[in-house]
Amino acid sequence: MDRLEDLQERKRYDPHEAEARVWARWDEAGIFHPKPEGESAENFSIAIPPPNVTGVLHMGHALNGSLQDALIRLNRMKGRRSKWILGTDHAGIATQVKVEEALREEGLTKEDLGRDKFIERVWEWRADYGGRIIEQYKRLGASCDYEDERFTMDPAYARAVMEVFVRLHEKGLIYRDNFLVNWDPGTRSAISDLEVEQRRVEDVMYEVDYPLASGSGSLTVATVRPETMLADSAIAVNPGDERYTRLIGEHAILPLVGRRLPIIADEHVDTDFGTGALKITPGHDPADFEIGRRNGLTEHTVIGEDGRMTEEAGERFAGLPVGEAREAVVAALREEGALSGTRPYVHDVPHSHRSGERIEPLISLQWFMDMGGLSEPAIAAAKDGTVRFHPERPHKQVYLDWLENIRPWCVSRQLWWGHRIPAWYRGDEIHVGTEAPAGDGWEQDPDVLDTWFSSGLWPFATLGWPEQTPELEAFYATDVLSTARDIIFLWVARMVMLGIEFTGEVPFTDVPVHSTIQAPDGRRMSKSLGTGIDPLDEIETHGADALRFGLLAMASSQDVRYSPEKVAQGEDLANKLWNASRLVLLQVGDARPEPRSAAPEDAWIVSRLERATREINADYEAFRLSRAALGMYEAFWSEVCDWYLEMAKPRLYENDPDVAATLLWVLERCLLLMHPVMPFVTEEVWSHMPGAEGLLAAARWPEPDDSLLTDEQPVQDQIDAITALRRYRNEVDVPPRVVLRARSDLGEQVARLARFEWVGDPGDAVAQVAVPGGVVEVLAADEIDTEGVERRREGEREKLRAEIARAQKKLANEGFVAKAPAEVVEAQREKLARYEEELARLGS
RNA sequence: GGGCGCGUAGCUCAGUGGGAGAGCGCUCGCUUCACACGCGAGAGGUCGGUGGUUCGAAACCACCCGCGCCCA
Repeated sequence: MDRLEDLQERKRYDPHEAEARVWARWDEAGIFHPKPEGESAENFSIAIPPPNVTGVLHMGHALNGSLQDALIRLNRMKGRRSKWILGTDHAGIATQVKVEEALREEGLTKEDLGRDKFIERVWEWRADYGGRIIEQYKRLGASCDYEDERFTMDPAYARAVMEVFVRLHEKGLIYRDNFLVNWDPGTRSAISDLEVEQRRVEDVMYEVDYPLASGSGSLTVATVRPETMLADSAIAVNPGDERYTRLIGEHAILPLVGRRLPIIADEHVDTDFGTGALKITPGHDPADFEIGRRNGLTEHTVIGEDGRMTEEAGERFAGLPVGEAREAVVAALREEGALSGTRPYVHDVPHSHRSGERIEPLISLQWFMDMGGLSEPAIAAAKDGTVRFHPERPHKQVYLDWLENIRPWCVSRQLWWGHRIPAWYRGDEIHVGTEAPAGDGWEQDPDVLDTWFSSGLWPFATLGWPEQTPELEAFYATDVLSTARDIIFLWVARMVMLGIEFTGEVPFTDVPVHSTIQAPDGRRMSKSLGTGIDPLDEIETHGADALRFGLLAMASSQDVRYSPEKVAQGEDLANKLWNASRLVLLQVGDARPEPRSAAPEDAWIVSRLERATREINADYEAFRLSRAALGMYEAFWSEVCDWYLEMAKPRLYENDPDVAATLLWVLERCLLLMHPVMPFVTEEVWSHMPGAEGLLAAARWPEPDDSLLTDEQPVQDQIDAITALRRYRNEVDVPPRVVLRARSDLGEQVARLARFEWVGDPGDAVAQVAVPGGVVEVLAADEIDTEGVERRREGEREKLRAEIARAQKKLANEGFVAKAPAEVVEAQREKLARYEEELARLGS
């Protein structure tokens, strides 16, 4: 038979060969594309956090993909219509930068092409390269709905984005304003707070004397940005700072410029910072901007969007890049004798996450989204458990803290690639709407929306919203959003806010937050550091199942270092499963799986696997996927392979029908349990089962069945006896080929696996080996190293005495006997009795 | 400055109140008819430190030391 010959030949599992074939079968079956059939608890959906269309699969994707796929496959096997919503986001800045780079090689700029032609080029680029990451998810085995792929720039998706913008504008939650933004000189665009990262920088703190207008002395201020003093509007001191109270209401003269600056009082001034007198530059510093708006100060702007000094900086400095302007200002201050001191100063400075350049805070006319009103339902949803984080601590609190201190979101970007803001201007008129206004002379806003604005709609815009599509009815709200910690604000919080606002429902109920995988040396995994490990390389060399198992096994809740050993463990597991399956399938003929109890070990393994199934269920329900993966490993390797297969072999080779049926049931149960984590090898084995039909991916996950549970102790005692006897053999240096003789009533199973032979009369017992419920008396044999015997005997006694002493001490403690639960005390008593008996039998 | 997390075997990590665990590595023995990506046995840990709560603490509390992250 083909099926069996194939098994016979393949002594090692080759993932590379099998995975392509298995994928093709899944693809052909179309089981990853569920038809929407109305709203029902039988629907299960996950929206993938959309990868960046320019991206390639990295370890974070691979881990999150493995997690989501395990959940999707589990639920699909539980019979639910399971949809994993797939797609990419348009990654405004990243994509635009890539295409601009390509243009530069042709000696062109985007301005040379013009906006429309440039956008065409971006779409072409996307057609050529945008599908890469999707193909990579397939290599991982991710069972996404590939027939229904979404892109945030799809026309339908874009309509949803416009709709949201317009509705929020109508509610007054989106508005246009002059406001201090994070200006990224690298990309020449405003960016949001969340795209800014703090970096430690060694700077210089300058102390500058500002003469008082009254002529009676001067005030010294400290600053790391002397070039911004040209835009100073005031000097602020803390109202409680006695050094300066008499000066409040006076004026100082701005050096180099000569402007009169009011000396004002503001609670936010830190009396310990610098000299306690703070120069206030509302146009170029976020804290100063706040103080300026509170006190009605003038907002001067001396730095432009090009990163150079403006006309307002004065002709001496205008046109200089900021860095040079700083040196020029310091030189000028020195000439004037206004510089009273400098010292090194290390501090955190905002940088663009996009370009890496230092953020230039600038006042700019931008579109903002007021998040305050939207945040309240999102806060309530987490507080009342409508949205649950796993693990809850600390992520729930991080989410709440951010939402409770939320600030307006700058949503406009000075880019060409993205959703163009649906606002039109004609003179002083502004029109916001999904369509251009009628009439001539209207110009659409040139800016586009932050990419995250559109990804915030992902869980419902992918399903067709605002249309009431069958997909939306069936699969929204989604069930799970799986993500890394650093994306809680960018995605989770915004999706919850926008989901509630536009659908009246939270977009998902469970948010598993997974580890960040670091490089094996503990550094960040990053391409630029050279610390990245490419998941595709790992799949190529070890197999997708191995990588999936490894990632799930290593990823508990905290951040972890990438562990190649865990991937190797997964690879070994796949091979072990393949070979255990060969042993069973080559021997059982056309038997059908059925859990029988013809022998004690049959009932034992059935019960063990039933218990393992329950534990794995509980782990999945609590989103402890690491434990689920390791639990399945343990059940299969340490119980099925190490014990049951060995116990079952004699009957298997005798073609015993009971053991054949039970073995098939055991194998089937293992395949089911392992499939969500290791889909390829399990599917491959499944296809070799006798009478195999259909796909394992579409098979049913086992329901709990109490009738399978039995008392496991008798077989556990056998196992403990075998282990004790093997230990004895090793300690007295008896090689495996020698069968030792001994007197015992432990039965043939124990004798065979421990390589002993039971005889009636002990004759000259050379040793006693303590086993559960008795002692095995071993006969003398030439191979027994007598020195080892004595060493072993004494070691054994030593251990027993220690355990006895320990139990006696506990039981002698009145507090323990009086206060500990009765069963705990009883267990101690039993333990003491057992060990005392064993010690007695060994002869003290 | 505020907040959070981590410190358990040589390495990477599980273990949320009752006899210290896994994988890898190491030692010894096995080509035993599924698998040497294997089988059997073993060595290895003052559970960061100090104090407290408790009959009982790796686990709970306080403080300290060390490492890391987030927010301002």
